[in-house]
Amino acid sequence: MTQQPVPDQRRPASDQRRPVNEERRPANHGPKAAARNRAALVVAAREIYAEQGLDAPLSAIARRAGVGQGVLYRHFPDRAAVTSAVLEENVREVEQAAAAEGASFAGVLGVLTWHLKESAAFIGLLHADGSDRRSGVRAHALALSRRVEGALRAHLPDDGGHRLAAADDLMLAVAMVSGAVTGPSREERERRALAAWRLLGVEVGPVRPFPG
Amino acid sequence: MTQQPVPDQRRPASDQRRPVNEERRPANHGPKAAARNRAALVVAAREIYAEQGLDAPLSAIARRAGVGQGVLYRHFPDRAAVTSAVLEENVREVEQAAAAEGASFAGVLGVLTWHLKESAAFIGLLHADGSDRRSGVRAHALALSRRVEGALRAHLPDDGGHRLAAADDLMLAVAMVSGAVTGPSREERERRALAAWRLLGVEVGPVRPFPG
Amino acid sequence: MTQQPVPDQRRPASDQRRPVNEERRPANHGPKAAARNRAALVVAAREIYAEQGLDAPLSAIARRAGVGQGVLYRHFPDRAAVTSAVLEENVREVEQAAAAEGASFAGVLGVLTWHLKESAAFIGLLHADGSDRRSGVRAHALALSRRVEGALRAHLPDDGGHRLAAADDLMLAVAMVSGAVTGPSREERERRALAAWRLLGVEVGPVRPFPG
Amino acid sequence: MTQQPVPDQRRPASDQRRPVNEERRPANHGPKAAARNRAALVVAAREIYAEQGLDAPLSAIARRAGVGQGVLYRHFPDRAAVTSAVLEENVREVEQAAAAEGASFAGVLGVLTWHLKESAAFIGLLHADGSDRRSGVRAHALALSRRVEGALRAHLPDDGGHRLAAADDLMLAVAMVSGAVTGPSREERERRALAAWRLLGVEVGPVRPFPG
DNA sequence: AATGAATGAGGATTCATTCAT
DNA sequence: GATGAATGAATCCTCATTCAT
Repeated sequence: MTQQPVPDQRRPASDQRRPVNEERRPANHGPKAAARNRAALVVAAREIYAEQGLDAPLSAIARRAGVGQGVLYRHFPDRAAVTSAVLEENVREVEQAAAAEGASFAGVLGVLTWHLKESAAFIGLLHADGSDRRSGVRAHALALSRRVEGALRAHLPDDGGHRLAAADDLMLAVAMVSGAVTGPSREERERRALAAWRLLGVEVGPVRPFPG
Repeated sequence: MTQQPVPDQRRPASDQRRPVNEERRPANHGPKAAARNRAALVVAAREIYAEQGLDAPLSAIARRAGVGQGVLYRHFPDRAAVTSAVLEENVREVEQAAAAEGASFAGVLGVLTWHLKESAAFIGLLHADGSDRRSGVRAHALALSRRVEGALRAHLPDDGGHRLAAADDLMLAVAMVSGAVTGPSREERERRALAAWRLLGVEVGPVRPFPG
Repeated sequence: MTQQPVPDQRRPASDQRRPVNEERRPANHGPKAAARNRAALVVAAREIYAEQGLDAPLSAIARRAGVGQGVLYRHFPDRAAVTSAVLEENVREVEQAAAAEGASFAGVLGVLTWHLKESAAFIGLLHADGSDRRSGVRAHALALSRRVEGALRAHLPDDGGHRLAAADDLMLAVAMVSGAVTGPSREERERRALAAWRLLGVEVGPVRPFPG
Repeated sequence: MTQQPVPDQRRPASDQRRPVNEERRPANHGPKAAARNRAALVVAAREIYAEQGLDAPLSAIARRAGVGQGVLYRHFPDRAAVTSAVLEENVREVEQAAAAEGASFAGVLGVLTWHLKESAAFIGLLHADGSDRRSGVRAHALALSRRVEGALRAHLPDDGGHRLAAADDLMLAVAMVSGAVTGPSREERERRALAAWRLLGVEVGPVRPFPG
């Protein structure tokens, strides 16, 4: 949830190619550290993705997380798993917003929009589609997309009178807004997302992360 | 400390990178083939991009076009130039549709939508944005995007009463539809694009390429 | 205009550059081998430079050292670093000779001359110059050249009466001798170097490596 | 004879990768142009070598000369031949200086020194040596070197009293001065060359090209 | 005789993935 | 369980050399 706009250079110059380690051999902190490492990797992946784009070297993620490459592979079999873990967090917050006391359709949309604004990786997710033949991220992405749909639909006025009540229109609209925010800087993304929802005639609550 | 003499020129003078097999040297069809090769490269690039994504190896494009790698580099200094050449064709057809006798807003939108359906690369173009800092493709993409905007705006009812009359709404809508079609198969894309325009309350003419 | 869908991530997620042959994976000798590899690379670089010249392919150096290309890049970010590492050894020996008990100007010159005879790469170093704008090797080379100068000057008779006492004459003379030995075979180089020092009227001790 | 100091970038940015030629098809000026082309190539080679170094692309030389690549190959079978042709000019001027009315040893040395200052390529020549195993430029270079020696020796005071009278000392001294000027900028080269001759105790006439 | 497009080998460099320690 | 060195396939790009026109 803490994502910066994606700068255009692929490699940020810093912390690349560390000098060959001479002596240091970091302590093995035992099984307790495993969970901590996994979490650190997800945070690092979010940052690195934001800074360098979705095809940043996995080694950069491990380095940022302060762990060896092997640890990354222990927790995530491949890049898709890393990416899914990052997206999982976004989706979970949207679900939590939907499950919260007094949640409304507009409110959940606000949280969703916030994530769209924050996370370049998340944007792509919502473009996922069952007809996509490629495995990997996409397979997960479809499942995640369904969960977002569930969270939203739970609050869709059930009289069928809503503009997005039709079966496919809900996620189509989300994909459209997602398309609207693809490309620009984060600041611009919020403006565009709101303009897009407005063009769709949909009311959106305050754009903010979930636990307010 | 066991070193033999070394001359001071950089390259050992003769025998500098000579082809190993002196045999088979595919026919050189002379300068006349240059234009044909360039065209073949653009076609190949469109196909390869579609099949393998926007970062398919340039060598795959050259191979598909039936030319050596060098030819690709002769015609296009970098990947951005290749991509631009592909997009250029799409844009030109939209412009031609707009310039044609009896063109209408809905008609041009139909042609645009057809290209959106056909060309995955074209989809990305419409996400281009002035605030995008990426050079290369994006720089061209912005210019191309402007041309699409011009083609559309030329037919926008000028009484200001149109739903997309506001300054930014036109290309925002295009970006939204573009987002709606990102991901799925080509067949699905047409359905989605039409549904998206419908959600935006915009009428679209027949989805078809330009010269009918 | 004949394009299939394309997902928006850069790399198709999974199966990203996977090795083709799953077999034969040469033993990984663990981090302990790192230092050994680095040393092997320096030795290999010295040999390859001597045999093939200063722009021999880096891959040849890696091959000679018996390591993969990646290892070379791990230890040395670029060609300049490789070359510097090679030269560093020569310079260090000259410095040690200068620091040794009972060192004399003629004695250090003898060691220097031995390195000039042995190492074609070292010869080039001494042509480095502050006015040289080339970055990379040259930047290091200048520093290394200064170290050689320091080693020699430490033993230059300080009454100012020496023929090379003038500020620039010392390294100019070294460059001249270096020029004299550029080109011929190693055997010839020693003869030339001594003749060159003689022409300069400078006495040289036994031509030999440092630790005798 | 008009050489500038070698800049450090390999590719000067300008006139690289010209846009693909569309229509133009330069006239064939017949056999008369052949000699003119050859001369233009030598001039171009000298310039390009000076600007980009001795391993500049041959295509750059052809381009600078305003001819096609094929013409370069018609006149020179390989890079060595091009380089030799460039050096040939330098040597010829030294020979002419030696053959001129009233020539003196110091005078010829002055002309030689001027060429050393001007031409980075020429500097390398004088490092050539019979023991060099490599063919190509070096083969020619040895012959050229002999011609320079002849030109100088013709004016060496024949009473054997000269410091460089011994068989090998003459060209050894030239190689030494050549070594002294390797590296720095052209301005610096003249200063160094003169300082080097001074260290050798040899008097040098005015540093200038031959036909004054 | 000239042109310059085309070929394609080869070198530089990166990074996913494995594995000895 | 963790480390990070090593591997090497794959991609980019350059340029010597040929040859149809």
